[in-house]
Amino acid sequence: MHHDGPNECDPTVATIKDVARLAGVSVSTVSRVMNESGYVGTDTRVKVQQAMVQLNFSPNDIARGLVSKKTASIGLLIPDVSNPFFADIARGTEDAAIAQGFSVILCNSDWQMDRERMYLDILRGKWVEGVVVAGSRSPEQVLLKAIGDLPFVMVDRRAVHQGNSVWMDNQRGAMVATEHLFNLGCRHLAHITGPEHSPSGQARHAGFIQAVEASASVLQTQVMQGDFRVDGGYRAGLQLLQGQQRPDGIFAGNDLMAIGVIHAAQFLGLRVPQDVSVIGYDNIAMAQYVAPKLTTIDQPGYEMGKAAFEMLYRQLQSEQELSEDVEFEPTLVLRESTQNRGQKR
Amino acid sequence: MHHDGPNECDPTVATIKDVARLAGVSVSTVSRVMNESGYVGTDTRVKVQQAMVQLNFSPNDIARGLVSKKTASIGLLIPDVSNPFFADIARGTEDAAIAQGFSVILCNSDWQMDRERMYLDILRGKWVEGVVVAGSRSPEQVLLKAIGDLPFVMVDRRAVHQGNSVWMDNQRGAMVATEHLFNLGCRHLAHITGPEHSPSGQARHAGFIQAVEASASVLQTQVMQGDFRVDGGYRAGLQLLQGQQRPDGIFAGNDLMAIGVIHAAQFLGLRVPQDVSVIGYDNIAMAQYVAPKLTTIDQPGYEMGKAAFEMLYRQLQSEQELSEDVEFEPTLVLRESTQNRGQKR
DNA sequence: AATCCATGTGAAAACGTTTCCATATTGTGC
DNA sequence: GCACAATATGGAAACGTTTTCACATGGATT
Repeated sequence: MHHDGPNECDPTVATIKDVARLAGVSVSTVSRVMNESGYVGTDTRVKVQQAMVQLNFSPNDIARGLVSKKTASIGLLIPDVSNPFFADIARGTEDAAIAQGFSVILCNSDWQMDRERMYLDILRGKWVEGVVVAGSRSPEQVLLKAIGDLPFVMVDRRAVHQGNSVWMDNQRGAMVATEHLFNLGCRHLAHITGPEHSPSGQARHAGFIQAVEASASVLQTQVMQGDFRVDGGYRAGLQLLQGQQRPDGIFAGNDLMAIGVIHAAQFLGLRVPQDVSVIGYDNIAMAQYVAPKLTTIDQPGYEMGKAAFEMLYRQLQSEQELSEDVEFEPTLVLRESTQNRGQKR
Repeated sequence: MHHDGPNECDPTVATIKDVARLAGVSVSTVSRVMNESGYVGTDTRVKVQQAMVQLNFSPNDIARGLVSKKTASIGLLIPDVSNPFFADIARGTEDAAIAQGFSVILCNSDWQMDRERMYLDILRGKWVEGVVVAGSRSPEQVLLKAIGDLPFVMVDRRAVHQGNSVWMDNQRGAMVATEHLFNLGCRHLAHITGPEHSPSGQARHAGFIQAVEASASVLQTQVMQGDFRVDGGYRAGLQLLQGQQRPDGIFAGNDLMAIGVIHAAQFLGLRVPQDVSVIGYDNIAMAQYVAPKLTTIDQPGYEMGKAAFEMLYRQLQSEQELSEDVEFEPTLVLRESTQNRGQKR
């Protein structure tokens, strides 16, 4: 039933040894042909290549990885792919990775430190060559400790530790958003923050404060805690818009919350942007399809993910931590949810 | 400078040999205490465990995989993570996978057969234990050939090949959608299809036809080609709503196109749902935040991804292809974009 | 007292590659 | 004709595990 060596009908996969046997050469030679390294005679090369085709041989990356210590794979540690922003990052990272022959292992931490740690341990065990970590809210020291000696790049997070990060200046973006509201003539400004411990949320909050303090005219401001989700925005919006000091401009910490605010306004019979201007942050795809279309600050997730891998890759090549940062510019995306104060139609 | 064996300050990772040396036992023994297999004396076990802790040892999964041929990882082959439906599938798959200690390698094919093939080859090289393939539009034979002997589960696709698939009856779902429109009193029905070669798109189209033919009263129907994206829905909607036979009920092949249709209607000054009812398919998160909120057919991406991994896992355990299918029920989600014909407010 | 089984341990072979080293076989310049 | 490089090939060690086998030791069963 069974022949001696593997043949076309053999269910087990062909190894380099099988190829060597069939071609009548040594494994070293086959290896050389595969990797185009060292000297190989033309006729031998042909023989080997034929044997490889005939056996439908493809090298075992596991065995390769064992000796070379290179696995051509990285880990991608994000809070949640079903969040569109992180999905974009994932897509950008994966596209850049595959362009260099790297695979990416997807890890969803749900913002939990212990899950981050668990994933990092698993990734280390799998000998990924590096990790890109996005959107973590863990204390920096703890996170760095969990990362250990793995080469890494951080996305959307950086304050203390310089280098190895792809980010945008959330504080400046928040200032742009706030100034936009101000320039529109809004004088009662409100901000809805992200969840506690969110670095980007904190930076946006700080930007709001800074912009407000820099403005010449005296403004009335309110700040409410949100959670980066539609619901939190809705609840905060309800409170804000029902208070005695109804704001005429609301800067929501992200688009999801801005959408929540708009719903709250509509629920209360208020018109956006005529009665309140609302601006978000992130520019998720949904932003252009809600009514009114959302004015927001663009955060290019895809590009950030792409840049992150490319930076990690450079780091792997140069065999050293390159204290390098890639920064993206926050840009205002003007749509329908904000409008000049005077202007009533 | 360097000591003989690795110690706390050694940058290289500790191997099982180092542990063995430190504990004064053989590697076999260390392996046994790690895997809790075979006999190990109590005192030896303690010694070894201490050594492991001291060296901060963690086993090399690559080496393990080489001998065991188990890598505890699977491939996830989807068209595009930035599509919310596939992001949900990804999340469901990953959650189920990590629950069993499996990692998932993310692959975005953009619906291109050659990319699918490339990824499949890479995954095979990495010795993933199986793949879950979602949303492929490739011809079945070609796809199965590319998958080869990898254990697999298909999501959202199944017609010919029975078994190994997680899906929902798109045809039935489409019938539910169409009948909903009919029951609302719509008599001029239109359908916007997905792109060519999309199995789910074709099934939905078939369901529309079937529902229409089953209905007693004579209906006027139109079908337009779409692309599953907002833009395609917008363009198709524009044509439909400007034609001399303006439909009073439109079933868009998915939610994104339904949103496009609504925009087209609004652009033309038509009211949804008063002038046209619009129903989508998928129930993406965005559906509840657009205005009017979208009536649609729910397709539980997260659960489908979860079911897919669980099925794959069962298959891996039983070491055989289990001709088993998991089917999800399409359910109507009633919101604001459809309304009874007579009813004008 | 001999046998057997349960327990504990180590040596060594595998797993499928890469890579270093050794050995041929050429060709080239003197 | 000889030294020496360039070319071509094979043998074997290494990578870090698991697993099989062999060998002890000790107590319990005949």
